[in-house]
Amino acid sequence: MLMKQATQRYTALRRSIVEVMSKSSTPLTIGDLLRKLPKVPQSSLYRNLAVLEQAGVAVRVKTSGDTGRYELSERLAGHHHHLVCSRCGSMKDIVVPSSVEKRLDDSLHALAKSEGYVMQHHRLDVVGVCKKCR
Amino acid sequence: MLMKQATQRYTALRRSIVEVMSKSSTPLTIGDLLRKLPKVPQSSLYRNLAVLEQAGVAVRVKTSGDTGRYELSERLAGHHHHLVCSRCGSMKDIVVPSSVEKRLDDSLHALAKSEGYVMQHHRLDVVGVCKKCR
DNA sequence: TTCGGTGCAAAGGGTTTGCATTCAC
DNA sequence: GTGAATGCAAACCCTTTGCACCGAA
Repeated sequence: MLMKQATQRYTALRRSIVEVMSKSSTPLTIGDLLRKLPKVPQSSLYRNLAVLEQAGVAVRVKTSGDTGRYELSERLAGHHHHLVCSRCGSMKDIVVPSSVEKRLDDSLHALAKSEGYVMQHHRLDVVGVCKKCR
Repeated sequence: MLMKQATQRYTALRRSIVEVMSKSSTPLTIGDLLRKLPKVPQSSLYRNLAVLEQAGVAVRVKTSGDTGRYELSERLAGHHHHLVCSRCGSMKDIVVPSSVEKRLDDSLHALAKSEGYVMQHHRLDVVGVCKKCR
């Protein structure tokens, strides 16, 4: 599968990282991952996340300024976006109606082309205030 | 104006930071800013960017993992999004047709509400490959 | 005179790396 | 057996902070 073609090994640790991510409905911070994977040294976590990212298995989510967040790539988790609380920084996956997605995507493709870019994909974050923070 | 109501001074340095940002059609990295503002110590730049951000004048853009990027807030620069090159990381401002924006925004408002969030705004990045990187 | 702003240098904190050891193929 | 993976600790790098001095109201 994905790991094979990247000439990397799918070790027990990598397997467990993927498993933890697949059970979460939100991108996880390094802290979250360390908490859910006791006894894993930070360096191993970072290194393996980098490997998983290169292999196209995981993605680093850029929305939170402070610490890194990771989730499974869309190839594995499906296309989705994030709802982000501007107060506490918590995130939640959301799926936008495909009709809206399509129209947006068409529009963005054209825009990118007119600027001399070849579009690959889009990222969308919805920023708001969650229930707890109100 | 914005600085006044934040009980902060609109000093020469702050003025020049804002001026540099207003002349750019892309968010600027700390490095960019230091280059365009010679002799300004990093610490002063960082401190002033923080002040400008608090005052609602500038915004820290989250898309690049490595170093911070800043641009004028939408209140000053207008609503727009970013075209990002996945190879070199360069960014460019883009404006999406308002009809598409509206439909998207309506849809996102509803989605956020159904998840228990009060939506504030959305962020959208178009990721692709720029002319130079192809 | 007072309080914010500035500069320099040092401290912080998340992330990365060097190196010797262990493990998977 | 060989090259990748792992752990620990040290190094990195961007960013923040302490502190003394300067400047505007």
